[in-house]
Amino acid sequence: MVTTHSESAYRGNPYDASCPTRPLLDRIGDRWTVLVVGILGQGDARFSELRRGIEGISQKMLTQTLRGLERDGLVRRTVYPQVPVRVDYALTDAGRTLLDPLRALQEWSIYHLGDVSASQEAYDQLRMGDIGPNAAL
Amino acid sequence: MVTTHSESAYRGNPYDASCPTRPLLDRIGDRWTVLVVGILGQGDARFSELRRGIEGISQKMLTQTLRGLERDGLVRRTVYPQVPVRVDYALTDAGRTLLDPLRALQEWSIYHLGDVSASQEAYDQLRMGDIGPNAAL
DNA sequence: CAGCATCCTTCGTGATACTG
DNA sequence: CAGTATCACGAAGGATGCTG
Repeated sequence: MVTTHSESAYRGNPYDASCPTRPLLDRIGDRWTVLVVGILGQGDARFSELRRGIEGISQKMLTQTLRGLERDGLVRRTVYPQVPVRVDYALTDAGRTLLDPLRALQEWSIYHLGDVSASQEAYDQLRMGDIGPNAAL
Repeated sequence: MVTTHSESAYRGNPYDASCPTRPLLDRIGDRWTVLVVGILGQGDARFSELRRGIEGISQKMLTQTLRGLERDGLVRRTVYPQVPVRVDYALTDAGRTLLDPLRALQEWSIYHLGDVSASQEAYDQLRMGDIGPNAAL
């Protein structure tokens, strides 16, 4: 038996309101999670390295995200009792399985950014017309 | 020239705070987006069908999610001027490119649910010990 | 350095009521 | 049926100050 995942036959269904995959999906789709995992995919990193690498993330959110990932068994936290203390974060085996899906998401965003932006502008133009200068007078 | 995406050479980088991929990542990783796109991947659907299919989504969030996707050019909204009115939602070609990445995310959640839950329990047990009955007395 | 604790503001979200 | 509009609330998130 080398089943790494749950031995039960229960299969989550995120379309059910109470399904535990809902919060899980929330976490892995989270904006910061995508970026944190992305960086850790390139190798272990210290807290400050992550913080610098992810522009705009607050200390609070970085800590919170890392704790969540650690709790989920996706990230391993290692403390080196030095002075000053040093903490390394690394993806676990499970965490690494997240790399491909999240990279795909990131790539999709980068690749489709142009089209989406154009679509947004067009959409906003039209709606502008609805309430624009000559609208409903 | 059959480039479907932006002709500019600008490549988004979500690690930059001001990069427009940030809000885009937010949208496509959004909990409701994943589920809405998932349903539309199986074929067009009416508003009420979506609402029934995604247990627990409020009317407001469904509308909001669909509007966002429409604005991004990922979903096409078709109104049939009947009484009562009928509105169909369908993925656009661009929207369909989102199917694989989002399905991967969903599958990952379902597949790893067991492991993650187990890890969470273990983690919470340990932290319980820190402040538990015999802690720091 | 790597956090934790606190305050405070903003935003997302749900509930409710109304319309073409 | 498929929304829009409004309100009201809790949680998300940022800023600041402190600690091992």
